[in-house]
Amino acid sequence: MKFENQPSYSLGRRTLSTKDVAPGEAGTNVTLISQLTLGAINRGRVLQALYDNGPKSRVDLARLAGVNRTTITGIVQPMIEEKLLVEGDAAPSDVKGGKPARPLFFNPDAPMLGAVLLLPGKIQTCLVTLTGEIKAHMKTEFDPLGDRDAFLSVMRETLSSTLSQAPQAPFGIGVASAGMIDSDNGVILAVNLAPVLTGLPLVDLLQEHFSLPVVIDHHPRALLVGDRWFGPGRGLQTFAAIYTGEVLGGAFYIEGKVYRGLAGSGGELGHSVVQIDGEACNCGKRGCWETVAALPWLRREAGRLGLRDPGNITCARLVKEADDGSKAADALLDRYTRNVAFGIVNLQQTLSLNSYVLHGDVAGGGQMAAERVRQHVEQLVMMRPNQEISITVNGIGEGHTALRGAAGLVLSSHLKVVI
Amino acid sequence: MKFENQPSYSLGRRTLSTKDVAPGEAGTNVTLISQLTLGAINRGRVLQALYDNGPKSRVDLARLAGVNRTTITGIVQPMIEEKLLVEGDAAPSDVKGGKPARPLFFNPDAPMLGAVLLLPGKIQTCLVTLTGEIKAHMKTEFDPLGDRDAFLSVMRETLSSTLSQAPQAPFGIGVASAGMIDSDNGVILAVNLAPVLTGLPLVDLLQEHFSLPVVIDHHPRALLVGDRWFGPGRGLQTFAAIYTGEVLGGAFYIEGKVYRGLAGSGGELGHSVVQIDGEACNCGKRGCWETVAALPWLRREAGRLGLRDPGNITCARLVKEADDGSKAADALLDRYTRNVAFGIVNLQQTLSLNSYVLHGDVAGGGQMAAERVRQHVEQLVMMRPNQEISITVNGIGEGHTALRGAAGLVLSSHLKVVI
DNA sequence: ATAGGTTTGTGCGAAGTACAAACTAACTGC
DNA sequence: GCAGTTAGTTTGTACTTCGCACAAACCTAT
Repeated sequence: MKFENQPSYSLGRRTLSTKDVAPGEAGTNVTLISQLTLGAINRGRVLQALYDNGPKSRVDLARLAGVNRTTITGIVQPMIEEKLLVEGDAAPSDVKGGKPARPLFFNPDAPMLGAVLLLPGKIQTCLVTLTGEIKAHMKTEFDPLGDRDAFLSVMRETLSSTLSQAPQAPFGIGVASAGMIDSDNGVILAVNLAPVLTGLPLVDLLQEHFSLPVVIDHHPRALLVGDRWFGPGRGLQTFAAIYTGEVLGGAFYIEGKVYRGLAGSGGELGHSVVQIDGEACNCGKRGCWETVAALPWLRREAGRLGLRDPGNITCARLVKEADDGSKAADALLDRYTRNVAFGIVNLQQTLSLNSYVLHGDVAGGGQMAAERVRQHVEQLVMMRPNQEISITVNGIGEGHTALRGAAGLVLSSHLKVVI
Repeated sequence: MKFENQPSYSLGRRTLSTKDVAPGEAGTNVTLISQLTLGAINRGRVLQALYDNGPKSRVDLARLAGVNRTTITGIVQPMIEEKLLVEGDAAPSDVKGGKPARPLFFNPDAPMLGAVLLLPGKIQTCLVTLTGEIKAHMKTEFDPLGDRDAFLSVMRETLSSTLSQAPQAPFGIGVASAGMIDSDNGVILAVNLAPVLTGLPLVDLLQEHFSLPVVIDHHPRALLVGDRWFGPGRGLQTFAAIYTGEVLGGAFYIEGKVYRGLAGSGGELGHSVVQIDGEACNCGKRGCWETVAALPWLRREAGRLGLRDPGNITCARLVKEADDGSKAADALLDRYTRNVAFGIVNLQQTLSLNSYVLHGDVAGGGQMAAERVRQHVEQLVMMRPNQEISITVNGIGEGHTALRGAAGLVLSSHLKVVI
């Protein structure tokens, strides 16, 4: 399946010369900003301001970006003509007189984004509109220990069937995958619980098959982008997303950009050490954060304490049982959230981000669990005057945040929209 | 002491309107790049390319920056006229024919930078040329428990006497200080070992007294900038500087920029936790990295093991004694470097920087100690294919790196030169 | 000595971008 | 109907980078 009528990947840029990428891709350490890249950057930033603040008039955008109204008009007009943005109805303004403002926002009928969420044994695909809506959601399964060709066949079929529901060619495809990902080269390096994926150059394979731009990143980073786009991280310039479950991971949004270490390897927090010579971890080392703050630890401790059905214990159940008066559940919840807090403490001491969004098991415990984590963090971190640490959850929607994030990756990587 | 003939703070920008800062300082989250800021940014990047690569011709700079030769000429010419840069003698080129290239570099006679290093009880001041040379170096002492006015008087006098040796007004003054610093507001929040400095708004005080731009940052960040400018971090786009001694600290250079957390609080690594419920730390918590990888730990363990003069043990001595055949010293060195490694491992898992420069006590142990640390890190971290972790030392010069770094802070903050 | 080739560096005009001032459009209140 | 206010557009200006043509300065071959 190939798309013929591909949209320009420039989201509103009028011309697209081959030379355009040359300055940035010169392969050196220092690059100057040319006149062309300047325009692309500013166009991206206007779009980001729209994402951050919702529908806004030209004047509001000018105020938000600190530039002249005429500049915004110049940037926005071609995007309206390309049907990327639409002008809403004149909103009744709160001021007395004057011409009413026409809010601008993304056109729901603009090309969509393809999104894939790849977890051990499970594939989810969908289309995401530029307004953040999820369409044509599909779920399939694959054998994590099986044959690579079988996996690829399932993958292609599912994605193809989802993408074919788009009225026009999507801007691109974003993939969020569990495991260790080389996002620079588009390769899945290793997924402990799904060996079939090891070493898979998924980006090249999908790019070839669908003739669309494809990006991949690891699961926590997609959650981060999902949070940033239409979740609790919306509008924030600096925050972290933390995933807890069978494994632990994290990703950071720093000074308006998604942080990727070299070859996209930052954020593998699960194997940072919080207990020198502590318990053995899956990774072969000892005392990793994952050994004390992930579900296997929780199950083991629940069993040791004689809690009901320890093999299926979750933070959500723990909160409920503690709420119902179980002292044992309450005590375990306290230890669990404290252990989770240590990882956040180390992040806070290192990067001082101040805002954290929890996903996965702890997020299932809701704001109650988040508040417990926050209290432990405040006790364990070196606080500064006037500093406040915010911890929220974004656990609802069963993969929706990750799928939105995967879609958002396309915007940020291929379309120069900073999300 | 006030300077009258202040240089333009723009390093080669020709006009400086008041409106110039307005767009950037609009106080919002998204800002567009204007035509004026574009020029400033590109000028700064050309200078960075010069720092990174040493004297280079216009053609070389154009190649390095991926831009047209004429662009470089346009940027560089005003700087030569302002006597910021100088054209060197035509160097014999390695190619056969052609007009010989004229290398450009910083004018040694351009205005210098004032630098201050503030450690508990000790003040160092100097002037730093744009070519990284240290001049008019002075050292004085103050009572860390004494009177604030007494400290300020010593401070002013020392700095005044250093600055007066400059033939023309310096570009500004950079201060590197131990302790917890709010670099955004220019305030020393707390220095455990020098309470007299607590809450001191040093930037405002010095700015008022000397009528020069002043910046402050914490000690590890100055080391980082010093490394980046004329040390082992030169030309790197991503690396960390780690300081070990009585306390532990670190700072990061990420994707071409010095990383500062909110209010400049990132990098307080000493109090990240590597041993949940471990030994008590000065900060009131338990199991901080500082409790197992700083000098107090080393002294205590040396005493426990019966090593000679444990109160004055250093990594340097440990290396020497291990080299001379002491099994006990060798074993302790191994544990010490392993404990240091844990902090680097956590950093690597989190940010994946791959390059680390050690300062302070461990750096005193030379490349030998660094290699031990590196080996431990490689054993403790989750390595990726083709990944290499580099650990170097920059321990020589007794404060010179920090002083250079303090000077470099001025370049990067007030002159928009990205170092 | 001279001609041809090569590389470095400099004017000049073109194209692209943001900004400022003046203008039109649309609404409120008297 | 008119003044006042806010939103958005038109027009001209300033600034920046780029491509082309050209001069300057060197080497090599004849």
